[in-house]
Amino acid sequence: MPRPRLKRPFFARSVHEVAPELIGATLLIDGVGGRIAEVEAYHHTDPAAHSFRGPTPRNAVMFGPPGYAYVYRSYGIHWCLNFVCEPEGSASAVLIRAIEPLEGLPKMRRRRGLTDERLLCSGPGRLAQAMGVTHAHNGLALDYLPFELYGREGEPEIAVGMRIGITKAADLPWRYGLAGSKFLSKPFR
DNA sequence: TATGAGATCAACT
DNA sequence: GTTGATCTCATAC
Repeated sequence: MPRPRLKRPFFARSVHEVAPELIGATLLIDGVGGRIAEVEAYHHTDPAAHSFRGPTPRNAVMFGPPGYAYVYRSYGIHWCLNFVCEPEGSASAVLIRAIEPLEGLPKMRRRRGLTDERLLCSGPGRLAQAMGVTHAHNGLALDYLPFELYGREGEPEIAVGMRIGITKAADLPWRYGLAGSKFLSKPFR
């Protein structure tokens, strides 16, 4: 995979710039992962963002510098992986929602207890389970192991839509995906 | 295909 | 005590 590795300055921009550029990029954790197929942007002025109401022990990482992983527990059982960005210095992040599995398939299948490739990483909770993401990854830098992040090649066709699974500000079109990919958590309209 | 419950934790009212 | 950036399994059309 001879592509430029994404460094922390890549994330020192608005989520609205970073999120679409992450589509098609390659994410590996301990050598396991694939191509990012779907993300959502969460802006600190956005009522749906965890950081909207200010810092708490859980979301503290979001208020730190860009280029770090923010991992939180969702609905008590799932882990969700975010990349912290920096619009005006605070508390925005990109939620990684789906990945096209390319590396470490056996490991992902074992962790998920599934063989169907399409169900391995198509959703934030699934992806975290398949890639072994836990609270242990919260606050880790994205340009050091176990993370490996490589920029995309060319300009993939990006689909834009409304975000999923939220009630506040649900109409904002801040969901980005690889157009036509089979690995989306839900198709775009 | 479509809806519904359950799992289970942190933040909020 | 309720809700949520979710997923899976069960039961009902």
